[in-house]
Amino acid sequence: MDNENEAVSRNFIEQYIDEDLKEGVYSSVCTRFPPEPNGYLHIGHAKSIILNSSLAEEYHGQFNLRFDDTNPTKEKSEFVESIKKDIAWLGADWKDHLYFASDYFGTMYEAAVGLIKAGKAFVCDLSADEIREYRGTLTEPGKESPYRNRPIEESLDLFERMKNGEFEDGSCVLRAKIDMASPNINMRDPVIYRIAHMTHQRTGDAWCIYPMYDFAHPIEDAIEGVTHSICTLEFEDHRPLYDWVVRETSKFMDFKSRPRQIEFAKLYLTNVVTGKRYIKRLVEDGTVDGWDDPRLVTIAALRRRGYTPESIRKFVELVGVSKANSSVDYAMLEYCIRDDLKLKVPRLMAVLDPIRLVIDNYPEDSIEYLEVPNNKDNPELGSRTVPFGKELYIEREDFMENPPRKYFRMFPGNEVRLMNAYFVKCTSCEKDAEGNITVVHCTYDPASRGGESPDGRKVKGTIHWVAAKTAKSAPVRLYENLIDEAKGVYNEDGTMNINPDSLEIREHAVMEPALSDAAPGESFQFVRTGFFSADPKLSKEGAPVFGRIVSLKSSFKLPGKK
RNA sequence: UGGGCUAUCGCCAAAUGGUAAGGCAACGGACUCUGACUCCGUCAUUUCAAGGUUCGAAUCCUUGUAGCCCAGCCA
Repeated sequence: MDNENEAVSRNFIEQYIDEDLKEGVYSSVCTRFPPEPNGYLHIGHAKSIILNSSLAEEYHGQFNLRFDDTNPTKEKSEFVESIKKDIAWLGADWKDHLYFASDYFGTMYEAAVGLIKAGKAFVCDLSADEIREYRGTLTEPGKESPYRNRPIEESLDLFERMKNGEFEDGSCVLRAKIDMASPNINMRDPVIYRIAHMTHQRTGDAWCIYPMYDFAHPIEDAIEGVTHSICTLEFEDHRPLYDWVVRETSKFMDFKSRPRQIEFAKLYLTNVVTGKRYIKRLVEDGTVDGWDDPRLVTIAALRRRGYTPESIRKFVELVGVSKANSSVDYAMLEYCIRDDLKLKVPRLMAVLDPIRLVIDNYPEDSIEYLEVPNNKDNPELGSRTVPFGKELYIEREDFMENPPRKYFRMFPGNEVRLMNAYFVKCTSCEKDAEGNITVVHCTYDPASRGGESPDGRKVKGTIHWVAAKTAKSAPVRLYENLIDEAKGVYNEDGTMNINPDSLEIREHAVMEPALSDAAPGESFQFVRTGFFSADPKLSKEGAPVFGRIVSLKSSFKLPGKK
């Protein structure tokens, strides 16, 4: 059953876990994904979610979803729902292990008191500026706070009064007593509790002091019995502090586990804005329509655009896990969705940039119906009926009056196949005053119905088409990467370096009737133009609007086309 | 310039002292009722650099170089 996996090497995190299990450090595995509810999840989070949840699955362990809501000034409950939705959509199952850091405020307070009693923490009256000065610099050690050695009883009293709301924001903090001379700045008596008179979205006004990440996180993990706390590289320097908090508080607290932190490299995509901060800015300044603007790489955007959870899981799997900072080529993501959809969805005909094709020898007014397979590589998808007539639309780029070498679509004198229909021979074209092609003329071979000629003659090209009389018209949106990062995300004047072609709308696209009852979110392959899905947000009224998920690869580039 | 981390093909990424996997991209070719898909083939005598140890080094040692992270009462 696991034959396939036998050849696959284990990533470094799995190796750590294997060792821990072997050495009996832990008897089972528990991982967690701990988002702060301050925005939408993006593709980078997907890596962490899938990594954590699949590790739990692999080791028959537990996967927790925990909202790290320890800073009420930045968080909103509206993000909680979107985050849950996105994680569930990705297929990560937290079962009944949904937690909130804010539920542990009592325990954290207790742990803080314990630390003070143990002489490992103290209330500091220095201002934020003073604390910064006392902290020293990267190259110089810091100096100790004058409050560092105040009596334990005094700190205990002060801390309780902090909790009781007797002090204003910023007037004092609780600090861990570690080492002001440590070369690791995180160990220089870090602040572990601050005062914030602010209504918390879950605990209301019950608290006016809130724990800092470095103190809260290890305790949250320990309370839940997390064994492997997997986070990103920037927390590497925090690990000694994480370990310190676990060690010191475990002396008097009864935690489920002594968790360990393991760091891995974040996912970056080439030419794309990842990073909540940047995405947030694009949303807030109106550059995009919202968190789910399909040009973004938020989970919501990818879903709306038609990416499947399977494709994203596949992507994360292909990308791998390591500690090297890297930027994955966007082509890898595109490959994953193409690969996932190609056998899953019907292949239908739509013409994005139509011109008329008239079959001069085809009977006037007659419409015939052709039975065609939905996906010839996957018969399970069945077949459908497509109307055909004298007047059709074909893609503007499928006709050239003066074709370059190796062009084997339509040009005067050439015979091609109308997909699933007939062989047609191009005879002439009409142009308007400016010389633009308006109509292409051809004749058909009635014997080639269905797309094969009885005399066995071959054609080099097959083009897609839509019968004009029954054609449905629906706008089509072509999305591209939002940012051209060739010059960096920001220009010198601080504006975003947006790709001007990131959204192109083809208002006059026409398609076969089958597409008119596309359900929102339903995906299709449009022959030769790519994978599209009916945009759930724009399809509600009347005709659906299709957005391109990803284009197909094309090895013939028209000369002069960008 | 203090500390931490990283460096293997254009892009990800294996290899755990035994003679450089795999995927994406690219490029050939075959096939084709989508110039797609599929299939076949090509793509690192060399692992940031220079020395050293060893029968043998991407892996160990030395010295460099480059990149990322850290001086929030953010996470």
